[in-house]
Amino acid sequence: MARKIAVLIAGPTASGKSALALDMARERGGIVVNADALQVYEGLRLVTARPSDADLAAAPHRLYGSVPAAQRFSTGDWVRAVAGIIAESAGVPVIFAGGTGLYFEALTKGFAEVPAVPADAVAAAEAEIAGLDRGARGRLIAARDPVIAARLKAPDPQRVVRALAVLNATGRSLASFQDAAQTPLLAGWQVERYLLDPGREALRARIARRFAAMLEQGAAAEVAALLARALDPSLPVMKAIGVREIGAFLAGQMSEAEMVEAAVIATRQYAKRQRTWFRGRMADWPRR
RNA sequence: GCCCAGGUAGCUCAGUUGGUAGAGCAGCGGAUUGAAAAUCCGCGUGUCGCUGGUUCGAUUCCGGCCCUGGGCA
Repeated sequence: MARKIAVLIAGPTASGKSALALDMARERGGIVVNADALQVYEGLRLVTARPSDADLAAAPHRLYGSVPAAQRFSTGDWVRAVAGIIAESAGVPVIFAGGTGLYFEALTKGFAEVPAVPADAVAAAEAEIAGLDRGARGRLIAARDPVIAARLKAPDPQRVVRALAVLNATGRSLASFQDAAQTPLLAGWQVERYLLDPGREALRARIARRFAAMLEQGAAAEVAALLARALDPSLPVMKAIGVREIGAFLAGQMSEAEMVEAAVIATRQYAKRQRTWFRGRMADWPRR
């Protein structure tokens, strides 16, 4: 039986993951699988720093720009998609590249299997917490789902909605699903891990340089095209860093300099959150 | 040169009827199991422009000086 080999390349934004993944894929005849939440969507190739057409042609790539922008592609969707990909890729090295810590957690530790929650259950949960402040939200979730409430460090709206929605849809606590045994996606695979981290200062410079390059290549036009589609602003694509900033610039609410400043700051803050995850949850990954 | 308004945290500003000061943003740290590029939590000592004076005590009141806007010449 062929050996199943996976290479995981994680790192903060602008750390050079995609380039390394491509090199490895070419060297070893592997396929590259996206482990980045926003790069799965079609429509924002530049802003989202997706590989170029030339890169895509140089080695097989999966889950890059393959999901319509109008769709919500959850972590669970990604996990299922990856399960399908790796099931048919046992012959070649599968190289995962991305910056979404939660996805790597699913690969190496597993992810809870929770039944799909219908949209109306989510809407009902959102209605329940509408207008509630932090304290009231805390009391509500403590009353409805004490187990989850105890796990939440703070009753943040997104997690409270999720817990309530699962409760509404299944009649069970989200905790009961999370507590069930979870199988890592890569169970049984030989896994090589790489954590890229150029360091805070170097990252700072790379982020600024990369955003300038994005603009030169036409990021503003790309965002303009996305905005022209008048999609639901709550969609994940609309949350991509750069969309709000470039949108404000196009609308005349920000100068170009302000837009660049704001986008670079937002990217830096994102990189900081990623590094916090890696420090806390992937401390044993070899750095390079 | 004269007049007016300012000079307080990295930035934009608030405030102290005299007892050495606090917001937002930025920054730093943290959390993170179907929105994760999301969402959320925590962290505020800084010659209060400089220098004299009054005062037990001045960032606050008074004088002078410097700097930045604006106005008049």
